[in-house]
Amino acid sequence: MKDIVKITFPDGGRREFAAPVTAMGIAESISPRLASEVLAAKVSDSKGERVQDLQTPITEDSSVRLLKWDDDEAKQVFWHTSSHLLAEALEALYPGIKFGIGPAIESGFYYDIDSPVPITEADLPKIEAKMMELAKVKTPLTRHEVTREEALKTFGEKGDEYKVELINDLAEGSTITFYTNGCFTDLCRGPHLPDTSHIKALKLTSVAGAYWRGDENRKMLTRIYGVSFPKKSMLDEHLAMLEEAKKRDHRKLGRELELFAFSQRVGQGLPLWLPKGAALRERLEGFLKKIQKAYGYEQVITPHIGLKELWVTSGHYAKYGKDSFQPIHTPDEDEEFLLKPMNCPHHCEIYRMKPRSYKDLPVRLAEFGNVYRYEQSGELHGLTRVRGFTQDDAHLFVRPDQLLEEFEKVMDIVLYIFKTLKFENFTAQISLRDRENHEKYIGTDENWDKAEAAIVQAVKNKGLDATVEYGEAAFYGPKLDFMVKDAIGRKWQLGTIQVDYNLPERFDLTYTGADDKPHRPIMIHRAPFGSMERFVAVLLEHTAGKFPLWLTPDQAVVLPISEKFNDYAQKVSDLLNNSDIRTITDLRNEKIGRKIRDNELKRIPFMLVVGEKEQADGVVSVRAQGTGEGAGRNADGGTGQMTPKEFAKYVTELVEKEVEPINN
RNA sequence: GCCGAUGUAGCUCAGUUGGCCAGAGCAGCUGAUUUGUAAUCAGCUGGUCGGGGGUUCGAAUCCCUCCAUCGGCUCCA
Repeated sequence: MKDIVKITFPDGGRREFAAPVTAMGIAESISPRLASEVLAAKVSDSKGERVQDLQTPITEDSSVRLLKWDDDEAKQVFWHTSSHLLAEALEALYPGIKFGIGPAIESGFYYDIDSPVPITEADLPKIEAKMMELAKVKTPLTRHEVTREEALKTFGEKGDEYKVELINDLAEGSTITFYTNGCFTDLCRGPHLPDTSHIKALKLTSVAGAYWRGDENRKMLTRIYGVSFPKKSMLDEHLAMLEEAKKRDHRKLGRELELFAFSQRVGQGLPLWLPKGAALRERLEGFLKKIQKAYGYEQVITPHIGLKELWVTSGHYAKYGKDSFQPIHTPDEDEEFLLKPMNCPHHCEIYRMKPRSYKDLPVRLAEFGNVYRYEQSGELHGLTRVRGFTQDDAHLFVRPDQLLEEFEKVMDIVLYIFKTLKFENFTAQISLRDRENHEKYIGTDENWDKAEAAIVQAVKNKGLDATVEYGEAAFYGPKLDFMVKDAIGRKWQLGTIQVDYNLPERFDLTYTGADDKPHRPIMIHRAPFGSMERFVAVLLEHTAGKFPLWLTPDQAVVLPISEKFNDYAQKVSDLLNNSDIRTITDLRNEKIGRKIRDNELKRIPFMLVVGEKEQADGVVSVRAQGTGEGAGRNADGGTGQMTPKEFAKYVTELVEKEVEPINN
């Protein structure tokens, strides 16, 4: 062992310490304040980079980054320790309780437990109090390595079959570590905070059922969710933020703004688009159609149902038939139709309508197709997860030599849409096959390899930052998905691009090559919005509080909130279209039969999109003037912050700008 | 589908351990008011208390069941 270790800091500075030194020791040597704030350390040495405990000795030359609350990795450590604190409290309160797993999550932590007595939300305050009591004691978390036998013995004697199962599943020869805080000892890889006193504020947010190891055939454990902070004020802020986010919930906004509704009588998960919502949707569809036209897509229209035979051919019947909506029978014997869960088979049939030459490809067929999927009742969620929805679907039939280029062009469309709508915080995910188990996928390994390689290459060429997930691919091909978060941080998949070698095979799609021989095209499925429903939902949550998106230039000059104001609205419209009035103040000074009262103005929400005007260069500009409730209700309804000028600019950009491929 | 919670007027909610014909604010309707940005005044309408069944002299309140919604899990073609 060396006597001296050289430590390199993120700023490039270097210092030497007597070995062994701990990260905490390093922090203390810099400043007491730092020592009190540091939560964990990121250490990089000959064994690689890792986040570790502050007390772990550093015995060789290393790069060290001291992690404080602002680092996401420190938050993860903080919340992981909080879950151990939760477990300690539970063990004290509920003797005989058994534990599953208790990790940190993106925003907080949870612990899965199997309790002898049921735990409900009513019990949470009691548990919180116990946790705070234990946290104040400043219990250290101590780490020790144990052998497999010791580990099994410990949890075997305790009767905790879940931990025993976890230990048995650990790879042979791997180091097994325990962490102990107070009377609670857990199988855990760490790292952890030095002690629990850093946890100054916490809230247990909910209890929920969760299957052991995520398997619905196994026992359902109770999951307790919570979140914790190093300062009380941070917890208050966090809770206030959640309250704010609730106001942007698309389900609330959809009702208040009369965009969409659900009816028990129609059925769950079947959205009804109201006039204003339909207007918004049409605007978005028009926007995409225009882009697609520029990219050489052709619109098609296909029916909502198809013969069972169609789905047998596509393979969907074998895969999903029994879990889907039941077939529709006609008076004709043995005739069965299925609601379409996707549009691809219909589009394949369109491709087959005539012989295709290699010169015809790529063929790009687009459709706003209504599809129906029997989602489990508990999974339905507002507009983001429904049973009947509209995909902004298209299928590209391409030659192998065109695959990469076409894939990249589809990426351009998706990125263009996100950019235009100011979706900045999206993430991209490449979904590939499960590395071990290839059985659940249809198609040959060779084709899969080619398709996966093409996606990875396209993402690389576009310089897109994407994560790779194994086992997340669709059963018929790998895909690239784009996810955006909703108001409270739940991730939703929007755009998707999927490569498919399978359907062309099943439908025996061909084109004649330059060699005068038949060849198999490759199919690309893509939906940049994903579905109109989910996209509108996320768009609403993103834009609420900023501007009145649902008001479109050609929809009306004024949208009255009730019939009562139609008359005024019309007069205002006429006046604005035939005069130089540009501002609300101008308007107030005008006579419209009689002077418009403020109360009336206020009741005409988000009014005065003045109309479209075609300029000399052919660009249509939108003149707009915002007022009414939207301007004053940001504290409550969360609508109407953008100034009229900004709004006009926004709408113009959105709907009228020439579509160009973007480069990035 | 599973675990837990919820369901009272268009919306947000109040209804104490079961007890008078079920309440409020906002919205709506009628009338008055003509006023420079969080809400002008008065009056009125509106609910088989999610549906069904049961217990009881009596149920919005207790029990059963179905439906829907919310938070998760699983699933997401």
